Amino acid sequence: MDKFSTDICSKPAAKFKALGHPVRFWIAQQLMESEHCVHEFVELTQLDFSTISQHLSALKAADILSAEKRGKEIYYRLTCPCTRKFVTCVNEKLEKDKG
Amino acid sequence: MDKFSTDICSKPAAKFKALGHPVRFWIAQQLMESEHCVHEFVELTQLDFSTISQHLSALKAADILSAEKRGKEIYYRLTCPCTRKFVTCVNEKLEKDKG
DNA sequence: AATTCATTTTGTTATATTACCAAACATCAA
DNA sequence: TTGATGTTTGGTAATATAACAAAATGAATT
Repeated sequence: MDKFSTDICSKPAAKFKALGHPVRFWIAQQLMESEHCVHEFVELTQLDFSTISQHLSALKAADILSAEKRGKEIYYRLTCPCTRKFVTCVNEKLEKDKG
Repeated sequence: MDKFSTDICSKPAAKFKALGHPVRFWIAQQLMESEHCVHEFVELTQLDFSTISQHLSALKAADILSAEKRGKEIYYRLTCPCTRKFVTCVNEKLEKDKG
């Protein structure tokens, strides 16, 4: 057992925190299938552009997403496959517990 | 792409949120190796018993941990291996990005 | 160079959470 | 009963936070 250190644990915890909001979780989930751009998220959530943009920033800051500009639009994708695995697993577990 | 629904996304997001605090992340990490009981966490964090207990409750509510009483003590362990995998991956990535 | 489109940043507000401790309570074993 | 181990409740102060509107950025098209 390690002694607890805020310094050491804050960064990884921040990754989880980033995914700990319904909208941001949903965004990550959408990106499991394929990349998407901002206006798509806006349409499907009915939230303001700026709101979505901030959620995306939060996910980017936590290094969950990365962005790439192509043409006029900015495409977002998941940075790391482990996120996909964990999200999938969480979903499957919740699905199982339902029945 | 699915339309966003708060109902659907709140539960899985809550799992991430539970791990989105330095102390709770640290606890989960300690439990990757083996099970532990409350007073061990108290010693190593210098936090109050009640504080640790509440963090454990939060993790239990999110179904990240399960508890088992043996003798006088209550032992906590991780519910799902996928958590361990994701935590490990997050740690490795942060380690890599350092250098 | 000016305009347009897609997105980001800033400012603001209100709301909500939250982490934490202390003290009271619960449970179980010896 | 007493002692050890956890949990629950109550309270507070701090913090975060989500959200929108409006202004700003930046790239691409005209």
